[in-house]
Amino acid sequence: MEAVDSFPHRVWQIVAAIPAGYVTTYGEVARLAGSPRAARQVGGVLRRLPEGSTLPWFRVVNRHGAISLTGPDLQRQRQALLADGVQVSGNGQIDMQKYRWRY
DNA sequence: CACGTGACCGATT
DNA sequence: AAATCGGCCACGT
Repeated sequence: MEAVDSFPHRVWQIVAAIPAGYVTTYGEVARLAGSPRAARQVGGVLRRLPEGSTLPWFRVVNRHGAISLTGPDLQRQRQALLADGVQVSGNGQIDMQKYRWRY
């Protein structure tokens, strides 16, 4: 069994705590998880989520406030955020001043 | 054990 | 302001 304090587990806990209507960054999740330089790994964990996961992975974007996914995946994340009440431009840009989650 | 990889980031052009 | 360059570190192979 996987230890409850493994990196993926911590990432899941943190992402689960992001309230609807807000977003945060990979780097911020990494810091809260205790590995400030492991932002890439946060992306890696979210990429490997099981198919029907309820985790709000779409509330995590890059430091520019842009969606890092490309093509159809970008649009999928954009739609999820719009449904969440977050304004997202066609190319996946979000106003962080307005929507950034303050822990 | 030694690479290669990547939903990233900060500093530096 | 935008692109480039190293560095980072958890995971596969």
